[in-house]
Amino acid sequence: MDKTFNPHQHEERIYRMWESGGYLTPQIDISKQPFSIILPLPNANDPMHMGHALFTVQDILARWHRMMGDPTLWLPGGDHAGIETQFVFEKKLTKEGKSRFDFDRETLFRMIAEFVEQNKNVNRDQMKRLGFSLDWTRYHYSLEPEIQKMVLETFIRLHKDGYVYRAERLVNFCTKCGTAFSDLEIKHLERQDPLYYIRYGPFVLATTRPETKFGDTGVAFHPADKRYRKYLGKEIEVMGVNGPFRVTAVADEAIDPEFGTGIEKVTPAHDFLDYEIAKRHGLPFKKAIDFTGRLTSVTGRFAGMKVKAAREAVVAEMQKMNLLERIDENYVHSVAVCYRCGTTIEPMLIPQWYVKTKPLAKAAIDAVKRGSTRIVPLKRFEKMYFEWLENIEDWNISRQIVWGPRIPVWYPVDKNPELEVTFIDKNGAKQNGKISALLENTDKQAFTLSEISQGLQQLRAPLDAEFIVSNTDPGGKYLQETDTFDTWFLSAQWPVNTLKSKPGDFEYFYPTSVLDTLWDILFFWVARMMMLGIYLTGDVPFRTVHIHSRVVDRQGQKMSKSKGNVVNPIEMVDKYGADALRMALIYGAAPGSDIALSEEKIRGMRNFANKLWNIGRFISGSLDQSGISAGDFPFFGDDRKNKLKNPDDKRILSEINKLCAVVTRNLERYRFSDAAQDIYDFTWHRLADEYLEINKERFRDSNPEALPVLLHVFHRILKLLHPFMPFVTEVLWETLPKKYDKPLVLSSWPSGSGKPVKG
RNA sequence: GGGCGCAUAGCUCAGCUGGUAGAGCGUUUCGUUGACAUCGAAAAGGUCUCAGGUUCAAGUCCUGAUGCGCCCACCA
Repeated sequence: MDKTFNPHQHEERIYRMWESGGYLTPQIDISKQPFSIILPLPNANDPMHMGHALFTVQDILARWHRMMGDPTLWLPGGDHAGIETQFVFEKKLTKEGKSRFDFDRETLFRMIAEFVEQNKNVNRDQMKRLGFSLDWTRYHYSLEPEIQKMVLETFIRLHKDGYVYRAERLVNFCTKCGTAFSDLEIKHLERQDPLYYIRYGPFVLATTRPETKFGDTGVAFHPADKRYRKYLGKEIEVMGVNGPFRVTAVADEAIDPEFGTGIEKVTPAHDFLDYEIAKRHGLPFKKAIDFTGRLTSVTGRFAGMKVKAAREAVVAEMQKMNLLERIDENYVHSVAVCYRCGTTIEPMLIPQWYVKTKPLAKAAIDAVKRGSTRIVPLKRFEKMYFEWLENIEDWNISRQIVWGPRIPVWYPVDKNPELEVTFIDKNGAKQNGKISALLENTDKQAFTLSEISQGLQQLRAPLDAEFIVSNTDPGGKYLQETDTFDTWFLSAQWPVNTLKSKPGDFEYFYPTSVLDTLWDILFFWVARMMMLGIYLTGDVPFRTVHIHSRVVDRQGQKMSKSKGNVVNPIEMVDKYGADALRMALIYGAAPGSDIALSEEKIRGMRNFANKLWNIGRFISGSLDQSGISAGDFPFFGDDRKNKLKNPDDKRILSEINKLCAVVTRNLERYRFSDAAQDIYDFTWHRLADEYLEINKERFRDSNPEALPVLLHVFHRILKLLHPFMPFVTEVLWETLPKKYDKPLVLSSWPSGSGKPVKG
């Protein structure tokens, strides 16, 4: 044996041994209770970060249950990560001087698919390097045909059951990404912007967005505000930069009389509050901004200008016309921005597909209340969960991107003359217009439906458009919806769909045992998996949700590229080995609080792996000196069970038994850190520093009594430690003599209950 | 605006159902050619944020204050 443990000499070979031996693939056995975990599917193209390294928690659970004899499935997957991936791809296009608008959607999809193919296995290979005992024979990619088919079927079923509907509402729209987002996908930023006090008919009112004035259809004040009460219900004439226009005065509780002058201009098509007010008072909607973030034709000479430029132009014009009273330059407010690219969100009125969530949310709440699913370790996450689901709004599942499963809705062109399409014709020129006009055989130019369909970029159907829902091309004169599903709509069904893709799996492994994740996707993913899981199967997708902590640097700062404090897990594995990194992540991580990770800590755990290695080396050396051949090693427990004379031997045996029980108990309670610390302390300070030092000479005896005890204790430590540090323990296990010739990964768990331990 | 969490040794944190403070790293001193310097032995270092309260007894329970962090909602 080498003087130190060198991870790189062993890791790859050991992992291959586990994988090719089929040890990571469970044998379905109806007489046994299975244990199953679905891996939170990482972006298949993203290199691993520390968050992924924390999948160690799941590996500990999986390895522990496997050793306890439970048929154990840990199912891996990779996510196409719709918006993320398309965003990255578009950045690449930009560098090449192109944009998504240069391609029809099918071509664009194909290009992204090829792009993704190049590093599709990045994440997969890295997870193997960390030793994760995933069953790769059951790997699924979120865009594989089988999964996609099931996602479409879910949509069709939801539609049939009346859970899916189309509505034209104000949505969060990113004009750069060209897509709508759910509320969860936007960020709020504090920003200082000018607050303009403008003369507005008989009023002066404060606004940050004078350029939306063209979309105004009302003014609103608080019902109790005496200053404005006399105007209630009246039509007010307002002088604008394009001449006078009329708005209706309404009273609404939502108006804060303290803000500005206590009166607000109502722009229903471009502001969330105004949208609500307009709905309550029946004010009309008038669109002044289009999907590209430019002003529409209703703005006259400002049409085509981008929002920011338009604001400056409008303000300048207002100044000229003496419509601007003053500007408050110190106004600070929070602005919604795209979580992806940081562009200011433009509230936009578009028809979108929605899922009715109230009834689904109720079932998801009830399931946790009645204990069908348990959220550990902390009650506060349960509270967060309830609160979010209780206040949930209907879920907008349409995204205007191409990288994702396309919504299986088809619009008959004959019955929907108002369908607006953007497409690239056979000569490569971009065309846009109403379908009826484009298909018409006029003198100018006519297009065939198949040409439009092939070159299609985007289709916009009016809210009242006729459509059919079908997972196959209905044939004939139809155009398919160009919106794709929100990525989370797909991942919300992940446990069901992945298990259903192999016969027998769903019946055996569903509901899964544990879902382990970070709290930041509790709403995005966990709550939605609960909703769709229960809807699709009638049972919850997992029995326990375990929330693990976030990895931060040693100053407690969140790791981020901009701060430059990111620790790359693979670099650490290269440097110190997978075991060291894994142990460093688990050791000292209290449930629910952040995990402070530093290179020193990882180094410390590398030292521990080495300590362990050297205990093994000592045993091996003692064995040589004792002159016993490995073949007839007198294992403890074979015939000398109650014959021990030495009090040290007796004591260490009773202590290791106790340790087994304590570790098992801590694993049962998801107290991984405690379990790890107990093993660490015992191994280093009790076994090595005391027992082994004091009895050093006794292990070299040719008629040994102590050596079998030592080996027995060490075997147990290897087992207890294997879920945490799988590589070094497996190598030591294969190096030392043992009773049964089975790899450690399949050996039996020492529960410490006094039951006989085999293997 | 609503809600939540944290505050213990220089640093990162344990301390679960209340019984006179613990670990790792760091620091200091000493030791060690046969398991391991990726080591061993020892030492220094804490009015457990503050103020009240409950209790025979409080880092541990309760109330309040201060500081730091987070989540949700929202800002015309």
